[in-house]
Amino acid sequence: MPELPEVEVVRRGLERWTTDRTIASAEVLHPRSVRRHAPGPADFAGRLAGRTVRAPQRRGKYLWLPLSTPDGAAGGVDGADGANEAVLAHLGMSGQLLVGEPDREREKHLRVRIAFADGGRDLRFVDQRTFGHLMVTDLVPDVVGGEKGPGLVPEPIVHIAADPLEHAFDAEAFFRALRRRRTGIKRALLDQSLISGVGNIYADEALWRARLHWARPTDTMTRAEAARVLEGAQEVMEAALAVGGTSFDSLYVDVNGDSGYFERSLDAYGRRDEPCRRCGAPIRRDEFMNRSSYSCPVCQPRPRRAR
DNA sequence: ACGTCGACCTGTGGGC
DNA sequence: TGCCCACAGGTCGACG
Repeated sequence: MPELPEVEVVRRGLERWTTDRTIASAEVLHPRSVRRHAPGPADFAGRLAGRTVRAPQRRGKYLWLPLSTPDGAAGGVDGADGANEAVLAHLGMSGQLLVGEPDREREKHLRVRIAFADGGRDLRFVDQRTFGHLMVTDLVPDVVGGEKGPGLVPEPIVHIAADPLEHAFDAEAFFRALRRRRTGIKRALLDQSLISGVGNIYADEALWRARLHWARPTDTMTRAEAARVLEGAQEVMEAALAVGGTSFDSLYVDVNGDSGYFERSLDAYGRRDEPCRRCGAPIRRDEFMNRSSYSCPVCQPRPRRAR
């Protein structure tokens, strides 16, 4: 499941169910799901066996499980238990990480299964469209978050910006980056190297809250406008998180397979022709970046100069 | 440094 | 019932 709140719901579930458990074996049922693990599926499975999973971390839409140092290996960069490798996961459009009794039926789109040495609940990566992926990768010092960041991040995501719910997020740096870009605000919000975790739903929701049109050029935005967008994003994602995220169908679920119910609280996304909750005007739908954008034609007037 | 487009996949729902 | 189309929460690389 896609955006930050849904991924954080999954992270919390993993924190409860897999932390400090030792992997017995991993089984890759579809090679495409580990396509970004360059050494291949056998190497992926081989690296997991015998490793202990530490507390899951997240940045934007990525989450990762740090791994204990393999038996017989030298300690990692931060000492005794290493944690210099991790399983990195991105759920893509339809990925799920599910925890449950090992003898339950296999899901139709089960791609990777991880069994634990204690014989308890297993961890399954289920992904209908296979846009998501898992890989084992090195952890490297975080250049984005600095002192306030998570310390170590998976190497493949060093280019991913901090997300607006982490302490390391620098609002002033975000504002300066916006002013340097010659693009529209929604494009900027969806650019994970500028701000991470925001996808199509929460971009529309943040802009509705900020009363800004998606094509508003960023190079003339004021500090106050940027702050409104940022606060909009933070507030809407916190609110979604509090009720388990947004799910339109059973594709977006937590590790136990339960859906969140933020859908009913959406103000813009998916509300074409329904009345704006602020002014009553019918919400419009535009095509933008080969996808849909929803906004209020009155509260969010199109700028004269649009991007 | 930008934007656009297609590719990567499977499934659902609507119109005919 | 089938068939075809539009659409779906994301990211990446090629090409201007």
